[in-house]
Amino acid sequence: MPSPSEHIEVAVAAPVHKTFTYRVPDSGAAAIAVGKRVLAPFRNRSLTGYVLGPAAAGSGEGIRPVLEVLDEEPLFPPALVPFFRWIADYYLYPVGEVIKSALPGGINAASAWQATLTEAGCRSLSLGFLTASERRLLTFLLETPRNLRALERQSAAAGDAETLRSLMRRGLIERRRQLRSGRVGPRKTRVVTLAAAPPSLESLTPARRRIVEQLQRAGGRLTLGTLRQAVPSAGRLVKPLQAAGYLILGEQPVYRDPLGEQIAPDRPPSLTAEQERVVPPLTAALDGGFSVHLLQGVTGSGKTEVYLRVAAEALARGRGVLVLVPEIALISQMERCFRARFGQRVAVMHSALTAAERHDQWLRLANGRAAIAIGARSSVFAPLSRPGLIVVDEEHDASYKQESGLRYHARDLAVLRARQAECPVLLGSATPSVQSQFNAAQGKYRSHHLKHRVFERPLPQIVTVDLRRTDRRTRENAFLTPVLRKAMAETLDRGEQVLLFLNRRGYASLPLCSACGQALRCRRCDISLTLHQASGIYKCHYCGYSRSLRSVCPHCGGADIKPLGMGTEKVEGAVRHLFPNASVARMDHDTTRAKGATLKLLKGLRKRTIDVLVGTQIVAKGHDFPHITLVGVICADLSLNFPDFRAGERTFQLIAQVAGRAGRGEIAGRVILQTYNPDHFYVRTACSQDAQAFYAREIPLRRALRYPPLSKLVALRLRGRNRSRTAVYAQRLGESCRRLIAREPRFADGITVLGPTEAPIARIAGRHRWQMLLKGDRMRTLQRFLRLLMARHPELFSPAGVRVTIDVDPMSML
DNA sequence: AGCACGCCGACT
DNA sequence: GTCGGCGTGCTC
Repeated sequence: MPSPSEHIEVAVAAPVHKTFTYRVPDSGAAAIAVGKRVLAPFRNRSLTGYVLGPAAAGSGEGIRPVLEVLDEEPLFPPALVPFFRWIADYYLYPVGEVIKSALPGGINAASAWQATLTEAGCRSLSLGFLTASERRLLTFLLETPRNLRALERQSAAAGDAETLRSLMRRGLIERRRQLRSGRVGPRKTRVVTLAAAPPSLESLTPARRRIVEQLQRAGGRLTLGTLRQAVPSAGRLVKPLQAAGYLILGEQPVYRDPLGEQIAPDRPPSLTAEQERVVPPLTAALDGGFSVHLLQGVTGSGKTEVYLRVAAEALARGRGVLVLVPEIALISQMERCFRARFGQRVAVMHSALTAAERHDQWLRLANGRAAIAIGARSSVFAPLSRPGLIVVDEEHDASYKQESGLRYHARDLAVLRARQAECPVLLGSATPSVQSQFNAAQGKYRSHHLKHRVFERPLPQIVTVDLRRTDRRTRENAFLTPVLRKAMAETLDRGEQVLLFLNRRGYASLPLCSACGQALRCRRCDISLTLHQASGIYKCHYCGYSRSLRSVCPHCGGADIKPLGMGTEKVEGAVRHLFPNASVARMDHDTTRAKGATLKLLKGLRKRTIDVLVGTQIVAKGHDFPHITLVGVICADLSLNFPDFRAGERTFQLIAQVAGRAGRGEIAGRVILQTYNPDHFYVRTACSQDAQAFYAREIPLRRALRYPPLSKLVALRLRGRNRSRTAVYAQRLGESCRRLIAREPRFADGITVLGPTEAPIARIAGRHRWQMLLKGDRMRTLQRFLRLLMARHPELFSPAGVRVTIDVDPMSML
């Protein structure tokens, strides 16, 4: 590390595509280290900066010292610095912002302007000559300084921004920098340590003597809390004991355990023949540096046990393990497996933890108290210093793509991280992404297969119901066809569970006025509202706008609004109506939003207090529901017609996954698949869970249209309040791209510009949306081009009133 | 980002 | 005349 007053390279948490050199003040030299945050003076502000390392020699003039070192322990190991730099480079995102997105939320310090009353301001309050609004404002500030931003907003809203401005001009109010520290620090507990050579015990009172004895017995060090359990009066007595030289009081961070629950340790089960074949080469790979392994195992084939076996070997080699799982509910399932096997060495990270808990889990990994990190996509940044294995479960899952801010793909970053850490990465799925299958076909990834379910359980038998030919005479609840109803009745009679899948929530997705035929639309988005009967509102699924169930048609005033289109709520209602004795539950975004709701539903399934579960894609994801023997897919076609080249891939994955929820226990399962496209190959291959057959049909289509994985894409998106302005800037951006390509021959045949066009959903939350695509054979070329464009025309990326974002490897075209 | 500087059009 | 909106450049 840098010696006193040496220079360090710092990435500041601001959208600046550069790092900066700072001087280490003599006072902080000992404390500075890579991975710690510093408070860095930046123009006239102070920003959080992240120490990346010693600065390159000869870095210019005007170097200022950092003001403060903000952490006692580094937040990330030095090994992550190249990882962050690569990400910044690849996603064209400032390094400081990359690190900020990577760290658990709420720990960044920044400074803000405060409005404070000056001396003159105080005097004028008593002397007079003020208007009423001036007096009101000054009195408000007399209590305490206020955040200037908030104050400006308030006065602007009240229509007198002028008062504030005039008071500042006259020097009655002044703005000052106020350091606003991050919200979360590690919780500290008081620790009592026995002094090196305590005076003799003879003269002590019994209580004091017991304290010293307790400490001696504990090896000289206890938290005050523990000590209090043995000696209740310890709280009062430690101070005088410290004064007398017996002990030393200190502080130490404590780690909160987010899991109350005890999990019984398990013993590794014996492996199936297939697992026996798969595990050894993976274990061998642990000693062979970087490699990527695609574990393709049908649903229920025991991929998790493979992860556990290989993870155990990685741990035995003294390395850490990183496990990525698509979402919270699955994290707890994975976590249970890992905790049962590895106990306390597991750290979990996901959004349901409080900021403080997340921070603690982070630090447990950073300082090596935990060696296994399990979490959702952001855990790819977990501060393990030497991962020996990275697992990405359900690697095809769309939720690995972050769709705001730093738009990274956690699976791709996992592969990169493994490359840098020189360890294997294991991608598991029953329905691998086209991208990963392509890489396997190219020989970049090694393939491993699990074609059979554990305990020789058969794959579910699938019956397709052609919705084009269903009997329309039973119009009511027609989406539950007679075949499905019969199967449900049989299943429920046997006391088994049913899962119904429909990829749309709410009651009716198309509320239509029976008088004028217009749909109820959102005021702020170009989308129709969805009726949510349970909550008694029409709701917009994009911006949250809602209106009352009693609304009349805004076009003609008609009061009769027909609830056309279906959703999980409608299905739930129909099931309750048709099977009044069954206990029905619904699992979708609406019912799982509350903290702990998902776990409660899963518990209900496990304990069999739920007979029928109706749900959206959330139920399709990797859950292990042992008592479900019938899966009904209400309409397999909903995701098929999205304006997105991956619509088919998504449909295949959804259907194959949800079908895989059936028959995971001892009784064989079956699936009733209702569809308007029974012959479509996405539907057919999903039925047989045949990822290879799907891939063989899909890849020529991608090749013909030159879509990924046979090309690379970068999306440029624009959002703005003003419709025409957004359109104009989009056009301008498009023209500049084409002009620069024409002018620079090296880009001429490497890049195709598609668009700009208005986005399929042209307006969300009052923002008009445009997008364009850059397509090329090599991502490097696209990135080089964009960097040049940003350098030459920075104004294109920060036009007034319009937000431009760059999405490298976009996953959604909406 | 956030701030200063400089450039225009439109108001007291 | 100057106020405010917008483009431009810079931050160790």
